[in-house]
Amino acid sequence: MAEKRVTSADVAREAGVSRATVSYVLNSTPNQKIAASTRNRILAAAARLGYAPSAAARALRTGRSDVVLCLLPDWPISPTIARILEHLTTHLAERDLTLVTHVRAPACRSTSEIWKAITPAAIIAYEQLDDDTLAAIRAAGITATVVLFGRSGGPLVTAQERAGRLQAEHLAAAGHRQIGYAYPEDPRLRVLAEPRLAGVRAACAELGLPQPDVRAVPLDPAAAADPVRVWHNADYSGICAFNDEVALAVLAGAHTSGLAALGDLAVIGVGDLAVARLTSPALTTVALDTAALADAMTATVLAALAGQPATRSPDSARVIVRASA
Amino acid sequence: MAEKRVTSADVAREAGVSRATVSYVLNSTPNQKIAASTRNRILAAAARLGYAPSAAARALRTGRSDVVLCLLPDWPISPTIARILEHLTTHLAERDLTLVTHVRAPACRSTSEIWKAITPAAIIAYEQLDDDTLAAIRAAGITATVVLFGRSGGPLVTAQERAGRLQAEHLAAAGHRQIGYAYPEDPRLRVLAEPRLAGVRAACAELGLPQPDVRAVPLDPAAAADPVRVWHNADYSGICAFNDEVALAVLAGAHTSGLAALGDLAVIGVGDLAVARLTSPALTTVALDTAALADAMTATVLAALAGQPATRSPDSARVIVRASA
DNA sequence: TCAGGACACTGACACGAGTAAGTGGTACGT
DNA sequence: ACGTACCACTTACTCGTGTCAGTGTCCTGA
Repeated sequence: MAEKRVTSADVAREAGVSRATVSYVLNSTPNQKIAASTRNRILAAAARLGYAPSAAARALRTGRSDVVLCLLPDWPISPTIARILEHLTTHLAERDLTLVTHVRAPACRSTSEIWKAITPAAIIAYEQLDDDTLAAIRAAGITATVVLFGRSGGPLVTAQERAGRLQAEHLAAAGHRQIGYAYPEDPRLRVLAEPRLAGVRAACAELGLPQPDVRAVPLDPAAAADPVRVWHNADYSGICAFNDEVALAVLAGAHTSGLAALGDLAVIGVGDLAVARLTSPALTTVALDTAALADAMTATVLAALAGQPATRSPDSARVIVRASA
Repeated sequence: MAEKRVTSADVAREAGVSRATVSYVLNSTPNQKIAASTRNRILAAAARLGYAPSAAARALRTGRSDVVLCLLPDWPISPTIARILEHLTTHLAERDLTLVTHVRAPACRSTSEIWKAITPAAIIAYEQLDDDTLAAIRAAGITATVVLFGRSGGPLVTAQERAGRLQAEHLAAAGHRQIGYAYPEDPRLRVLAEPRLAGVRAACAELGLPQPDVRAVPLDPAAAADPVRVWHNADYSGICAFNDEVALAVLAGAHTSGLAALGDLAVIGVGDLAVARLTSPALTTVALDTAALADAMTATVLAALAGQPATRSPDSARVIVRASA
């Protein structure tokens, strides 16, 4: 009653040829001459039967699957990252690669070695991997490993730096000379926060401004008031926030402290959440071009799969000016 | 130079037994008696060699992989959904199942039949599938298919209804008798919006209130002003919003219209975004217990894998009272 | 007329694991 | 002493695919 899966043998029987010929036609193997008539016969038979090759058998035979494994840390996943992953999935799907995202469980050994079971074509890791695991991965025959935020940079790092630069440049152009940096409290966001802060630092240095005053800002109106008061008392009038949420925390802290006047504090975020245009004051922010970033990641992964040179990341970020700065 | 993958044959050679014995031990096959000494010898050898079974070979042999395929629509993925997927991934990983999320490309036939290639153990679909594809899936031997928002309900539907009920009940308890519903503009969110609205409707009926006035509210301060004015003029004082973003749009529209006084309009959202406590006024909202929902989804998937009965969803939602309502 | 290719295709093996069926040895009951 | 039963394992086949090494046929050139 349960009909069996359609295999290439079924297609071969239907078309009256051998299984090998079917394989050659469907994979368009180079250096194999197949008559146009039989080719069409095979393609027609495959279509009629609704044949789809078994990923498992193919992976077993070739030793490499068409899966790209993306190892995510246990961050809170921002909408920006979610959208990047979405784009990445479709871009890779166009190349017949399927993206598998897997959040690293805190201390689970079995899932941390999931790549052993999947044998993916490539691995995308957010954070730097230990040298041991890197060696083990290479030994398993997986040549393509892309680290997004590693020691030697990565395809997303320069975009983060660029975002930080744009924040500082925008505040400087508005006349602010003492700039504060609102750092996230969650320690897991460090890998993302550091390159953004580095961008702010670089811009300050180039513009002849003093280095930014860095303070952690909790996502709580009352607790956020403390760092805001310190900034206000020391005449820091422009605040670059790690992201839009932290930026809104700064505004909330200012509100709690009673310094609601806009002239008192200019705040600029990163990410352009849907919510950013809806708050009062509406949030000035730096929008990252998620499509372009996903493109860059796709290119890097494909490059890693083919040769070795990593294409450089696009500086695709722009300031969206609203009321808060 | 590239060391080969460690296979069960290597483990067998190392332990001085046959490959079958290794398989029996590592899978702890029932009705197979293996001496404790050889069992330990095999386990030790496997650990020493760092053996991990090949998912591809296992999938090929058993005809079913340990992958659970989650077909997402091309929605904007909310943080709530992202967190649910995160939990789901770890929960399934504890059962040695790996979750693969795949966003459905708009009109790409090849990726829409991705399940043919993956041969997953189970499929989680957000929206209802056509009968044809459902039949094809069943014919391919995939018995477990869970539809989250389908005709016959699903493990997440009652939680959405519950959220809507809580919204309406909270507003009613605060004395509002004419309730408006702020519907999302994005048509793709319908599947989510309908059950929430149904909950609001049910609560209104039970409380003896008139049915809610439903209006789409765009995520733009200026455009959102129109529906808000209509509500205000018709004495609708309490607004249930589809989610926190729409709720903030309502507040922004009110702000644009000049009716900023809190007594004029009570708004309650769904989702408890991190941002909800940071806005002014802080947003009253219904928080969904993502962990419990993920638990319910896991239970449903495991039930579908084993027998057929679907466990009912927990009504895990609660109102978080802040300033906006 | 026949060697020698090019052409178009086929046969057979391997990938790594699960598992039904079989095998040799020991213990036990009568 | 012999059949039976059980234990602890092994042998051998299978899943569906890619691909190397052939194999038969027709065409061409000398």
